[in-house]
Amino acid sequence: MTTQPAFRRSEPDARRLSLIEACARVLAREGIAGASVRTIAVEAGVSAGLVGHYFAGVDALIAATYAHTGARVDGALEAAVRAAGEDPRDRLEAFVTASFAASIADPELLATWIAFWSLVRARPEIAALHDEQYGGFRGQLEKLLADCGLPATALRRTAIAITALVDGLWLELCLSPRELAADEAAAIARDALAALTSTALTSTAPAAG
Amino acid sequence: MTTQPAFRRSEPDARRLSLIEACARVLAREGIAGASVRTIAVEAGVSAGLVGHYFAGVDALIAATYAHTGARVDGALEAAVRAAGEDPRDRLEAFVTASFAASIADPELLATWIAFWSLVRARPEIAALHDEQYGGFRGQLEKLLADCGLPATALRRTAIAITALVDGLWLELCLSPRELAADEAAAIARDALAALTSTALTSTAPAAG
DNA sequence: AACCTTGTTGGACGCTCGTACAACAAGTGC
DNA sequence: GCACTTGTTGTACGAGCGTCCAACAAGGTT
Repeated sequence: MTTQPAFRRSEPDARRLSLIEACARVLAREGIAGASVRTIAVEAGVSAGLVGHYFAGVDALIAATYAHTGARVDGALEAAVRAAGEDPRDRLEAFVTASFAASIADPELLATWIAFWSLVRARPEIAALHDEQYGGFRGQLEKLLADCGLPATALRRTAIAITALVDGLWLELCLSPRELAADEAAAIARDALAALTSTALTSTAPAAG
Repeated sequence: MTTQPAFRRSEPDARRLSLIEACARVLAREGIAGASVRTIAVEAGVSAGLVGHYFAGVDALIAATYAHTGARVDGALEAAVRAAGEDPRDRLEAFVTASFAASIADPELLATWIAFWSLVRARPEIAALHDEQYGGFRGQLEKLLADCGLPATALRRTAIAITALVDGLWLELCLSPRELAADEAAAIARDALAALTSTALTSTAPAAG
């Protein structure tokens, strides 16, 4: 009888990825409170010590998970815009609508997102990642809005409003999935996008005035 | 030499409140991760054991803090609406604008809010509080929108959109206070409110269609 | 002044946490 | 089939966690 191996070696990158994905699942299921080295290791089916072998600490693993999740969302949104064709209006709508596609508006993914948010204030390195992620999102949105012919003075505020709308819908989608479904959220976002872009958000004088 | 008292007794309600406020400060400063019985007790200037004397456990204290914070926000918004007078439009705008008054748009208060959000998925009792809080907010908003003459079919979606907008702006206000200031957020919310209520959010067929 | 109620303390309990590290073994090159 | 590299395990450690509870003392009552 051949004894079967006690464990299997993995390509470093593959193991890293499996740890990141396990971390995301734990964050989604139990929130920050449950995201301990041991819990994540069990979720990934490895020993606790291995986490320390791949990441400097729990914080580094969580940061890597944040970066990975952000990149995944970015990729999906970019692909949606690319697939939308040439019309600026279509591209903008595709960007916003794709935010509620099944792969992104998944409560599990959104739960990891909320977990990250809850870390921003306490962990400067997570805060830096957030600024980068949010800035990229808003930047892309501003570009799409500019292509639609919005005046430059309205770009920043409109982009902030739309981003806030998407974030808020994500939040509710994740916290009360029974009250709000992804397809309804997408419909709301589409209508609100139309309303927000038909009237430039500069009617009221800036705060400085 | 008279030895000064080792501690001072407090009215039960006052002590409860001081623990709740200490809990809110800790949540704001360190997030969920730092919200331990001992940390909160130190913040309140009492011994760790006293927390167990007033609350069944940490979860109960956090839930009480959530309820207290929510009531505080509700009270401020209601007062703002009352002070706005009779005109439905003014009342609606007051409701939304007050969400960004200094006492509410305080990053510390918003940080406790985010901490609560991060608990909703894992703790059913927090989830129940959230549903109650969010439902109340949206219900009040729907009433104000109805008074402004919005068609009944648009009430739900418009209220959801505005709530999402406010939540999203709160989020960004808290996570990146340097990028977005409270007064600019208020201006954005005011403009977006005008845009969202001038075009009824029913142009697109409901998701069911 | 003696007494009672109860808010409050401080320490003990068993547990889980993050981290470090020596020992082990899977896969590879020779 | 041997040696070597290194991914992986298991354990040990100190610190911090939530909870419990006997003892203490502050403040009001008699």
